Amino acid sequence: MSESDEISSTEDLGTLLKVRRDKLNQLREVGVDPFGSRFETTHAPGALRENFQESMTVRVAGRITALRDMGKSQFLDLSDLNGRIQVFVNKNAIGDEAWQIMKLLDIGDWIGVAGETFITKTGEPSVKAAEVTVISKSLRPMPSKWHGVVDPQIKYRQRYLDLIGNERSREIFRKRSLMVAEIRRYLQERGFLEVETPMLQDVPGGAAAQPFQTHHNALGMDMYLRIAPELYLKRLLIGGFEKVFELNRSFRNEGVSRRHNPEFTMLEAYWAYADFEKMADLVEDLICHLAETFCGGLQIEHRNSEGDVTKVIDLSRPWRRAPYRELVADVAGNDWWDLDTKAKRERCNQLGVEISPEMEDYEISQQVFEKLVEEKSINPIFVTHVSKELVPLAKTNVKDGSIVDVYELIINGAEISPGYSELNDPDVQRKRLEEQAGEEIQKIDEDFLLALEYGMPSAGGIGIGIDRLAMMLLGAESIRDVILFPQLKRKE
RNA sequence: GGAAAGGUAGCUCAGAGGUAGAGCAGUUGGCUUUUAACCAAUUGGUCCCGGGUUCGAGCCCCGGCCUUUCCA
Repeated sequence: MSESDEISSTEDLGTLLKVRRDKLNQLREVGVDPFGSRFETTHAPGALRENFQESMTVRVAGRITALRDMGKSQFLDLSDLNGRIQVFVNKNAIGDEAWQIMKLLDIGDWIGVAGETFITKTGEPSVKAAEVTVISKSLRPMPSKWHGVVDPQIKYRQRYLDLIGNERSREIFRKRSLMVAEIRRYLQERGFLEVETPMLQDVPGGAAAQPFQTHHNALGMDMYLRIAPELYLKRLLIGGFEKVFELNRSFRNEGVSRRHNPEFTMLEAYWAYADFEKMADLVEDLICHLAETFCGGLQIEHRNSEGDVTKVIDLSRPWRRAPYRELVADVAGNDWWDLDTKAKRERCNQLGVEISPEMEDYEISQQVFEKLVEEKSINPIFVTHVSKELVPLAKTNVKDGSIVDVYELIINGAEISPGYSELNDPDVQRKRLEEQAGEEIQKIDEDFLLALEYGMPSAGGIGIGIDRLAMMLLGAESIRDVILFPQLKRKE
């Protein structure tokens, strides 16, 4: 492979890039491949420091994240995702040729080190290098060594720099990954099968949201990215998959905010013969299990950038369960549900809840709920039995036909998880979807309604917003801090 | 879509109409147990972009781009 020495993007950074390019060329001149390949390791930097023993012969690889040059010896920090190990390099020990190579290394370069472990006189676990292998030369300067990257644009557009520079970000994404793995394990252990259903859908269903539209050329048809996997997972219930789940990416073509990314990760699970209350038990147990495993307990502390605790979420069980109407009445007056639409509007003015003129009666109540209940609920609460209009895919309550057998789990002022007793009557389902479709101009998924006519077992279903769950458990204030590559506007 | 705040060296940030600044990073020299290494010297700028006001604009005005927060 031949490589060009002329890289146009080196012009703008001037000297800093030129210096590193010069070192790159010097490495080649002394016969060192600046972009090496395989390097066998015996230990990883973080793990080695964690389980340190003296006088071991080790081979470690990692990125140089600090370099303290003492003249005829150097200390450098070799880092991986989980931590760092100090490497001590002595001119006499490695010889003149290798020492010359050491002088061509920078913070940011990847190297492999073979040597023996020892503890310095200041007590730092270290590796005394006998041999150093260049694994990859870094041609651009690293972020500030103790501020890391602060600029949100760089943080999100060049996440790798954020990960290199910010311990906190590494921690969030490492834990998020482990949490998702644990969710899988938890469900599989309880007999749930993980499945994959279409992201490209003919009729986007399972939620009320604007879809992204696309087009299939060969089939000559417009298609949509899914807004939820729900209707396909229910088809699997019909097919006899009694416990299923999908950890899915879904897409909603709506606003972008602190709590919304156009693509987001969701868990959906369905459990035949269960109902929404059994699903609430499951979700409560799962989230507490995650908190105990990854957050050291059920008291979740959120901290600001100075490290002061700004919020404590108490996940102690049992979590409160209360009907929607009771919660709204608590904040809007015991007579709320007896008021007509006009009186509700006046009450909203008194309460300082902004509503728009075109809102229907149930939407006004929903607005009160969102502003005065949801946003103010930090500790978990299962809000049960919401108005029928809000949830067209759940069973109507037997005693009160205006509400449905569902919960909405609120934690940290945001909806984390909905759970339903799933509607399995095909005729009622058709009617409810038609009522909703009338308002939102949505297509009815006829294929789903056909499937329902073959018989869907009674079932409980849940969704869990994984991004919001991660925010809550890991103390992130923005969804962008728990999504590796959040959506941003194109630059220029 | 609307409102507010922000965009200055590679990074983090000062700069309140009068010569463009600091710390870190980089470079050079010194130093063989340092860890935000230290000591000395030093390089580095399209002040987001485009107009305007002014003798003079990083700063004031107008328009645009991007980011953040709040609202819809």
